[in-house]
Order: sequence, then C-alpha cells, then structure tokens
Amino acid sequence: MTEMRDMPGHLARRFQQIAVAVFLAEVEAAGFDLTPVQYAALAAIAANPALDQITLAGLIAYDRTTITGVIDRLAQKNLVIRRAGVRDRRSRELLITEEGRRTLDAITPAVEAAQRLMVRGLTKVEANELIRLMQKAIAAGNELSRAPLREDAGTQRQ
Amino acid sequence: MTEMRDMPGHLARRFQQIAVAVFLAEVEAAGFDLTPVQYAALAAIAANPALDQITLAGLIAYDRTTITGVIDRLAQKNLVIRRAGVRDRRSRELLITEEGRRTLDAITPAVEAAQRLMVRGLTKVEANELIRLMQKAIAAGNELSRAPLREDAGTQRQ
DNA sequence: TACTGATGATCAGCATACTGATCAATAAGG
DNA sequence: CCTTATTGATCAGTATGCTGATCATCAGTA
Repeated sequence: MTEMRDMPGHLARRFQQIAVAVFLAEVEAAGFDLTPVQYAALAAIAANPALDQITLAGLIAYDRTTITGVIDRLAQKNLVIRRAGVRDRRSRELLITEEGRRTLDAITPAVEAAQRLMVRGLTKVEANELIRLMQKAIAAGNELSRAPLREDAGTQRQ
Repeated sequence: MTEMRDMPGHLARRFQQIAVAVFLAEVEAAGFDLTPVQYAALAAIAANPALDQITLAGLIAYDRTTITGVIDRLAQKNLVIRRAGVRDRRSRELLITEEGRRTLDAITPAVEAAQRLMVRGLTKVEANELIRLMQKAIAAGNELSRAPLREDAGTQRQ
C-alpha cells in the first residue's frame, strides 16, 4: 500500500473526479446546467413534497451547511420553492416547481447515460460488483462522515 | 438504476466523503494537520526533487489551478520550498524541507491506517477487488476529467 | 532576428464540503 | 409556566476543484 495507486483514498478521489466530469459533460450536452449535487437534491425534493432541509440532508448524505447554498441556487433557477414551515417555524419546506419537474424529467436520460459512462471500462458484471462493494464499504463507514445517510424513517419525520 | 443508491456517481461521492473524513480523523489523532490532497502533493515532491507544478499535477491528477493553493499552504507550513526554475524561468521548482520529510515519515502510519479503515466493512479479498475495479474504471476514464493522471515519463520531463 | 504560437503559473469567479458559531423556535423538565 | 436543552437554518471561514482569462517566458520558424 506504499504506492498511491493502490490506496483506496486516492482511487476514491480520482473516481469521483471523473464521475463529476462525466456527469457535467452529459448534462451540458443535453442542454442543461445542473451539478450532480443539485440533481440529487432536486430528485429528492420531487419524491418528498414539503421536505425540510435537515431531512433532505439525511436522504442524500449532504452536510447541512452545504444544503443552504445548493437550495439557494435551485431556487434562483426557479426549480424549487423554499417556504416557511407550518408545523415548525424554524424549518423550511421545499417544493419542486413545474419547471423543476420538467427539468428533472428531461434530464434523467443524460444522468443515466453518465452513470454508464463512468464505468465504461468495466464489464456489466464488474460494474455491478463495483457498485456492491462501494455500497458495502459505505454502509460500514456511514457514521464516519459529518453527513451520514439517514433512511427515510417513514414518509417523513413526524 | 432509477434509485440513487445504485448510481455509481452517488456512490463515488459518498465513498470519497467517508474516505476524506477517515483520513482527517486519523491524521489529526496522530497529531498532524494535513489534508489528503496536501499529503499526496508532499509525498510526490519528496519522491521527485525539483518537480515543477505541472508535472506534479499530472503525477497526482490534480487540476493545475488547484496546485497553486495547495503549494501555498504547504509552503506556509514550512513543509516545501517553491523557488524559481533554472532551465525555465516560468516554472517553479518544488523541494521538500527537513521538516517536510520528518512530517511525511511520521504521518505515514496514520495514512495507512486510514486506508484500511475506509474499507473496514470489506473482507481483504473484497477490498482488493474494489481497488482493482476502481483502478480499471479510472484508467478507462482518465482523459475525461480536466486533470488526468500523467505517468512519470522518465524521471522528469525532457 | 522578429514574429507567432505554445507553455508554466497565477488569478477571478463559482460550487461543493467541512468546522464551529449564532440565532430563533421548539421541546422537555420540574 | 418557566427554565433549560435541543433543534433547523444560516453564517463566517477555510480547502478543494473546476472554467476561463491573463501574463511572462520559451520555442519554432520565416
């Protein structure tokens, strides 16, 4: 493990670097301007109406302080609306707009193409194995980052 | 692939997120203050005296504009020296300091412990397979990011 | 040699990520 | 009901990473 090229940490950084580049290239080629992070947030908001930001952070494993800026940019693009919470006035409820939903639908093929491109050097069997192993390693390390994944916990926090 | 949890892009981001957190925790526990990126740069500079920044960027697959700031911080910590190039006055030659070398030697056990922690949910065989598959996917996608890996090309350019 | 193109480094600007702090609002306890 | 602890969101500050531009210098050629 003395060599950088055998270190999981280096490989993780490099694979993510390529994954982001591929994502942005595919999305731009499809005529859109959305980052991977913005896409994940938009998809989660679409699937969970009136989501608050902390729950969103848990669903997609973002740091809570990162969410603020991401939502700022999605709102500025008119893809989501952020409004004051009803039950809890500290919280913000997130809703996808019509334009947000149209964008999400239209962009999905590009996103899926990007996923395939990221592993284009692997056979289908190898790609599935890579996915399985990453999932397993991530599950074991979930609590080690400041932004762990939090499963849905019902439909929403009550 | 409709589900985020099966998307290589999401898994790449998540695995890298955990890898960085583990690295920082181990390094801090060992009494040091170095990021993964700074560590990789320091190790490359130690192994390649009088490296210029573009070659360094290729060796560790960083964007060239990122290198400037990373070297700024390493120099501020007195771990490396950046001096004007002799053959080419546009370039900067990078050299590790005595303190840099001591730090590198002292920090290596923590870095290696971090590499093992990142894959602690996997068997040894699985960890090796994950490394192999990431290497293969990365090799196929090397040219897709702005900062591809450039092999050593001899000891140094020209 | 003078011109043209390429190259090394840096910069401004933007978007993640994180640390730690603050502030308003809520929840829990006595 | 009132005090205390907790929680949702945001902010300031720092460090990657990238895009595209600029500037100085170098290399190749007419």
